[in-house]
Amino acid sequence: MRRADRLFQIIQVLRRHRRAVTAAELAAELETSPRTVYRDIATLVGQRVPIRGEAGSGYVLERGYDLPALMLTPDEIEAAVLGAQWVSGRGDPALARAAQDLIAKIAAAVPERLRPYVFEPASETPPARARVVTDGLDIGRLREQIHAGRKIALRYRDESGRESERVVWPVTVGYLDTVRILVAWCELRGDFRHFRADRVLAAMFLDVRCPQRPATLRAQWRRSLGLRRRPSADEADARPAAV
DNA sequence: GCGACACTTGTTATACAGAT
DNA sequence: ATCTGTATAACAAGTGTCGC
Repeated sequence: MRRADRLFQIIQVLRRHRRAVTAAELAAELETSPRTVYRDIATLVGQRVPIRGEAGSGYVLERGYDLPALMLTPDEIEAAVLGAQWVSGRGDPALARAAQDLIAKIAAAVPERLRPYVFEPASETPPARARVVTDGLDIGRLREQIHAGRKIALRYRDESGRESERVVWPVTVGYLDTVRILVAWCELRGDFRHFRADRVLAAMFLDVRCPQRPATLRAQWRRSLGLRRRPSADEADARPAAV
């Protein structure tokens, strides 16, 4: 991570927590050493960022260090927070953290009178009906692979216990209530297939480009479903995960 | 490509402050 | 008194940039 990115991240982490955050916690989250965090904090304070450090407790970002006011309606705020709540509870670790950062950013950016819509919204996502299952592959890395338009070699066990190995062209990741679905073009089947991430036994992220651009592949997948737009969660859920 | 230089980062050690 | 955590310094190593 570049130093400039880390300085920004420190502000984000302090903004996300409404309590004091220790240098060790910051270091763990930013994957650096506490010493580097001390230096970064000193740099930020030197740039007049109002960070208060207290021996024995940690660092706190003073209230009032806000981004410029964001022009959002109460409904827009609730919509964004509702979505971020869902992702925070069901997304992969990187997306979950990003969702928490997003809520913190919205809270910092909107005027004071609109903050209750962030911290005390009238709508909430229900807790997951069952424990979110563990994925068999790194979803963050998978999303990078999709953006890069590169292939993945999978070892997969289907619902009847049959194992197979195949190379796929990842299209998108579907986030259902407790599982995540990899949608991909399967070279073995010559068609689009849905793979439950928790049934992936092993995944190799290949440095081989897919013949189709990610956007083209996504459009073909939607056409294959008979959709001319992004499918709703219910529609995606109703599709068989047969492989 | 190579060396000099500046900058960044990590490690270690020590001092100090607040909480228990 | 002890523990936890911040503050600071010294040093070494890694990395990027620049001029030759």
